[in-house]
Amino acid sequence: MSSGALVGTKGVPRAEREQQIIGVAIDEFAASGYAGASMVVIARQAGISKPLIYQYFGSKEGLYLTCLHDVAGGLLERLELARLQEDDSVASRVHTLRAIFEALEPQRSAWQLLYDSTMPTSGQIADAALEYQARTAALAASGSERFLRSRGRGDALDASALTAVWMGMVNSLVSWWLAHPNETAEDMTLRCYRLIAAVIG
Amino acid sequence: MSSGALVGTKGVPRAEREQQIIGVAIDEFAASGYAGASMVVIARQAGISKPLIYQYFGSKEGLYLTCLHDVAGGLLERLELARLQEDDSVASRVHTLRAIFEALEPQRSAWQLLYDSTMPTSGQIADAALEYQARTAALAASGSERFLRSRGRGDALDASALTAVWMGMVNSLVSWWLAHPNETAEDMTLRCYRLIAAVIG
DNA sequence: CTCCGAACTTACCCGTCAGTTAGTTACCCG
DNA sequence: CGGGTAACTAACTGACGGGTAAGTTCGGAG
Repeated sequence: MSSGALVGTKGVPRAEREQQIIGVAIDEFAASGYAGASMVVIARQAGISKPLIYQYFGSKEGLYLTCLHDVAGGLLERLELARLQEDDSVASRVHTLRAIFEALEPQRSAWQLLYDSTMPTSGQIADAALEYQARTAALAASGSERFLRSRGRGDALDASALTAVWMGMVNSLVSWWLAHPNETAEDMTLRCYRLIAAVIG
Repeated sequence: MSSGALVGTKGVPRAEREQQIIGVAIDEFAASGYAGASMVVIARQAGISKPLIYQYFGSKEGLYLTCLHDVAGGLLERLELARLQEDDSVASRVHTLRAIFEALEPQRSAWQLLYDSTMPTSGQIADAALEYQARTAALAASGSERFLRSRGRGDALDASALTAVWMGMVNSLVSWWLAHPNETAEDMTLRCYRLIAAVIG
């Protein structure tokens, strides 16, 4: 009783299919947030059916978690390397920005996963996200404190606020980049360099 | 057959009840976003039942729209006034920040409604939100262009990116303020003044 | 040729949430 | 006192989304 539509196997190996699903899911989670994303939409966009995702990733949470680690792992590695190039100057911040732009080049929307406000507030996702956020925040905070101390201003709340502002700026730059897909990572880095020069010059 | 619980009227006049619902709804929409907010939660938090909200505001969209106009009206008015105090300097940006902090003092969370990414992308809400966003973005953009021109840098994309960064910074500052409820609007204004001085000094 | 397991699907269950219906309670005006 | 009206609610409906059960197709091993 073979139906017209191709039903059953398409013969794609699991590892390959998983990577494909992850790619689609990152885009969808980035676009709609964890809560807003629909598993059947992800499945449709990957050209497969919903239960296959559940077979491979267990749950919506499991899929998101995989995407999150996929995204955050490489990014944090690069950020920690970039920190070594920074000094007390504002201009040296461009090293961190370059690291982010380069890490995000293959899939820019991935950035949104790290700061998705519709994530669950408890459970594995929250734990993982909080850890990644803590690590990035610690990097940013140490930079802010160093900067303010070198200017003779040591107020802790000021440093906290400056950290928040810096992270918000990075966020805006990535969002702007998403809206301007023709810009390369190098373009963005140079643009940031120019803008920093204009503001502090 | 009076049941134990008080059912039916509580005698609160409509106008007063509406204001109370709006206050609760702004907090809830700010905390969970348009899509994530639940009408029954809003009702429960206001101490009334869901159908009353529908009787007064028609729909979730209607309620959100009312909240949005409530929030954005006063804010934009102040922003347009604050612009008149600005000049080419970075430091003068603090006037805009002060205007925002003061406008938000009665209900800080209100800010989140303006940039809620879970809003519908079409219909009355989208129209209204896009108009408010366009007006604020236009204010920010004119400031960025003026600033860059005064520094002899006229690139349009640079100005667009700087506008995005500025709006992201404002966003971060308000978010940081939300997380630090003991700070007054005046505290925040002074803090911003110090930070600007540290960065450009 | 037969059987097993990996890849994949259709059709369903169940909870949640926006929105509705059909009222009940209490005040006010005659 | 009687009836109209404003304030308010319990209980329902329909749609949608996460998650599952049960079954189909196909390549390859014995």
